[in-house]
Amino acid sequence: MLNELHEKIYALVRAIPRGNVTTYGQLGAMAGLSDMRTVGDAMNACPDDMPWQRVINARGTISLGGAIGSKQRALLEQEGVVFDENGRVDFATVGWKPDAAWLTANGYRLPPPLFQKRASAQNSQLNLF
DNA sequence: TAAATGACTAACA
DNA sequence: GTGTTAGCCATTT
Repeated sequence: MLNELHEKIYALVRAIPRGNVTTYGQLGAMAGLSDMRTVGDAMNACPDDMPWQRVINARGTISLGGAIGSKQRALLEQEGVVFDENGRVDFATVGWKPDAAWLTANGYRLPPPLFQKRASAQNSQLNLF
């Protein structure tokens, strides 16, 4: 069922440029959610007229297995997204870097310290900013 | 109304 | 690097 949260998430997903990816956590944060699982729920029920394939998990991998997972990967590769041998993408290269002005102008929140913190962490697999 | 479920994440062992 | 735990919240039974 569609509600405002889903609408916000969908709008964000549609704003992701071709060849870029983002994470459930980042989307949720920008939409004002505290729970990333809700983003997954929204994706689960999302219409096919949106680039849902550009949303992956924080590890840089595709969360789904089976046919849907391979389809997602195929779609991304079709856009130029490169997967390493471990099936992960490089956020520094294909990670979506949303424009702060655009976000605020559309009523979204800026990416929280969550990601800045991660970028400076030793495990810096999420070097988004 | 209560319990279970899920395309998640962070923290810790 | 992997495996487990807890938290969180919308949706579905």
